[in-house]
Amino acid sequence: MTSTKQTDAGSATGDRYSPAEIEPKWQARWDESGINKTRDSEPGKPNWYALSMFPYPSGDLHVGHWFMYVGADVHARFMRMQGYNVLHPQGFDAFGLPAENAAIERDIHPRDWTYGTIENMRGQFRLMGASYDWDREIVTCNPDYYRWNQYFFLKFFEKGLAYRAEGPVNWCETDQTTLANEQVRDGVCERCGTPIVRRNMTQWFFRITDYADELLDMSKIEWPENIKTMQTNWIGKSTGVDINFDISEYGLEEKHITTFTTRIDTVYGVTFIVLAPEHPLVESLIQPAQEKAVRAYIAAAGKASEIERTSTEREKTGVHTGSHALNPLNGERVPILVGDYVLSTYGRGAVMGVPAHDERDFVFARKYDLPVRVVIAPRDWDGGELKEAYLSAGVHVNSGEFDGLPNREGMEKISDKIEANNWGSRTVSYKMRDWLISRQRYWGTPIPMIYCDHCGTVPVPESDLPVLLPEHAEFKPTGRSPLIDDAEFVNTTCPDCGKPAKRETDTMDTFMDSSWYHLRFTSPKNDKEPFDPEIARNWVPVHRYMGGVEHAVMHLLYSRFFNKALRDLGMVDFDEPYARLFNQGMLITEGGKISKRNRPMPADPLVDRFGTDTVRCYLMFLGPWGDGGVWSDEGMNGPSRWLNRVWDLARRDPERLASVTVDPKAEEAINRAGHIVSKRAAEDYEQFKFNTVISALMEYTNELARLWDAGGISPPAWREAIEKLLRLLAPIAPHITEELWEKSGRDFSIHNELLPDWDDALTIADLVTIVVQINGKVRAKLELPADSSEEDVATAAMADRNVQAHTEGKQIRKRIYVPGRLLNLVVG
RNA sequence: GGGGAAGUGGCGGAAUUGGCAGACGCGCAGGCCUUAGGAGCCUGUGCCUUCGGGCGUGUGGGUUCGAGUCCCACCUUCCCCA
Repeated sequence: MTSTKQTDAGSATGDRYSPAEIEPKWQARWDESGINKTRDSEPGKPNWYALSMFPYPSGDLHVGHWFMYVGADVHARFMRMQGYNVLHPQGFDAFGLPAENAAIERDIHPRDWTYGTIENMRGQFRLMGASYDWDREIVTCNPDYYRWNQYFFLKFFEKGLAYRAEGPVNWCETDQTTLANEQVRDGVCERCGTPIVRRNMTQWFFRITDYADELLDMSKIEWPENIKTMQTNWIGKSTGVDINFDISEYGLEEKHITTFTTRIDTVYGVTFIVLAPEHPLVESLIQPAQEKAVRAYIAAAGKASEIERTSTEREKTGVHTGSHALNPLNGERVPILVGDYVLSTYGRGAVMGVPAHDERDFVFARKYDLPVRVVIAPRDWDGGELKEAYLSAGVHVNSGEFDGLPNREGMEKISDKIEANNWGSRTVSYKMRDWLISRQRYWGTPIPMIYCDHCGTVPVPESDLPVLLPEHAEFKPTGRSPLIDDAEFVNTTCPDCGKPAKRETDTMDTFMDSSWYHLRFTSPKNDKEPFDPEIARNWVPVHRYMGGVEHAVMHLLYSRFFNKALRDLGMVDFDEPYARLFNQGMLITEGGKISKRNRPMPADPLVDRFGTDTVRCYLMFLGPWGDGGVWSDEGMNGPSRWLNRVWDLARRDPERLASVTVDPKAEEAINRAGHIVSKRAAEDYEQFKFNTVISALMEYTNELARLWDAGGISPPAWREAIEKLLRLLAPIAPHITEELWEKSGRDFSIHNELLPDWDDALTIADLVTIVVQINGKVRAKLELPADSSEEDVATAAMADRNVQAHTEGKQIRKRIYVPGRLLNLVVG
């Protein structure tokens, strides 16, 4: 028997694995051949839309991007090799703030900056070897894309889904502008450091709240439970009662304050009312003696963020207005306070204070010495003072005619009484607010609206779209949108009456762009409509959407809303945009996140040193894709060595085996190994466990190397084994497998092949190791046929010296047998 | 504050879902080879040990013949929030 060492094979063919040569070669070849082009349909192949969230063109693709996009590409390639017609597009989410900041800092036009970074990133994407169909690329800042944002906006406006209203914004006094939330760091403007204040401005909104209940229904999507829970919590539906407290004694236009509560059963326990500082009635209810204190309080409250204000750790503060309101149930006159733990944006911006039965109200009442009245008696209550708010169920006390009722029943009876007397009504409240679309920024889609002194707010006619961003804008560090000062842009004529009018200068939130880009990818060059509905229905709902968990409640909720709005406009006939969602984890370094600002680690140098396939393997080997990974510089050696070994094995000349006598046992072993690895790899690919796909393939290569050295294998069996290895590895390492596929004399391309099939019967070993335990401790391991009976195993076990030693003179009280696995003897 | 995820060797992680803990890889140690390399090959590597074995999956309890896996309480870390 000859033992053929790998060095022999290497010198025989004289080649080495050289990623720097083969990777650019195949990337060019794939481009030329159009292998990544996706047709709208292919006979005999079901469509599969594998979409990854497109990137913001921030300048460089860092390894964090690679981690995400390689995983998505592996999935797309896997599905192709499972026989699907796969759509795997890529584009750029190209509008947004960083371009504008770059314009201010470096005196470069946002457009030039953006197209520059896109050009750079296209090259880096190419380096990644991803199987994108670049003919379908989308760049959202192109007028041929954003014109459709405007088109949708007009449709939403017609349908009453877009409206203009006052809403709170972050305002920087120094820069005289609103700031996006991401521009506010620790309560100050990130550019000039001025503390930001909240103020109300007239802005455009989409009525996402109209769809709140439908958005809560997630029966038509297969998404991770945590994401669904996050959306549910975000929407924050609560059912309760709006109840009016009378303030007619002040002779105002408003005769009452409406509060929303989910605990109307506690209404007899109301001892005060708290208004949010922004509540419209605050101004008229301030009594002269309190004026100074209240105004100071409101000014201070404007500086706190909502997260701070609703924190349970923060001290609850408030101030008396000096006014009072009447509780309609018991006619009691209770004081009205202003407190910033009440938000204007939730419920009615006013709450009834029930210290006995609400934690926050309890703390608040203690601090301001307001009475605490128990109206739901705790079990075994002695009538004394409460040490903390009592939140559980109980029986009504101090509640007039409802005394003695269980509070659950009281809740309904009291609600009935309130409705019967017109004091209020049962209602549903949501935490989610309407989607604020307006941004006071240049680098975004202009909102296609015109303000005319005669005709009011007039939509730009569809035939006039797109409303183009002006070419020459001035970018100065004033913070004001350059559009406001662009007379040529702002001044226009009214489409209705033809008189001079002014354009809206707000641009759209960039979540608008990402709400429908998946539709655009299905017919990206359509210049008649945003997408072809007939083609779109063959791809959407997206079969598998992949991206980060950070979009759980923003992008993913907006897209769902958008889809439902389009459905109601008759533009699509399905209810959801993304059927299945998978969240890849985050790649971190020991220092923290790789993406974002702190540590962008470019992939290019790694590719230079190790090659794309090695970087791809390394990233996918770090751990389960869904869990993210921790980057370390040293781990790259593993996959690098492994791919070299793969190269070596695949380059061995099988004819060298021909002189060896074929051993049926060896043939069976190599065949079995092929079936086992095919099963393991396919199952793990399916579940995005790319790390264990790789470890299975590593074990397989180790096994092949052993089998080669042991000899007894026929050349055809070896060829088949290598072919399986290449096909199974192709989704992760597309270049090396393509090269080796060609070198072994097969037709272009391995990426048009299917993954190897397997026979379950051949994945089960016929000899198994059975563990023998005595009282749960391992005392022997037996090699026995897989189909051994319990008696066979017990007999074999008792023949073992160590087992005898541990059972000697003891009685076997119990015997547990797990077929093919374990025998546990309980002795005593 | 609210919501979510997770704790296994020096490190990343694996474990057929209640059945041999540590697969695979990194790192480290020893050896081999020589085109002296960031290359390749072989061997070893959880901890303790009187070499019989004992102990080990964040901590403390519990269920079970048997727990990384299930139950209860606690501790810690990470991620997200118009």
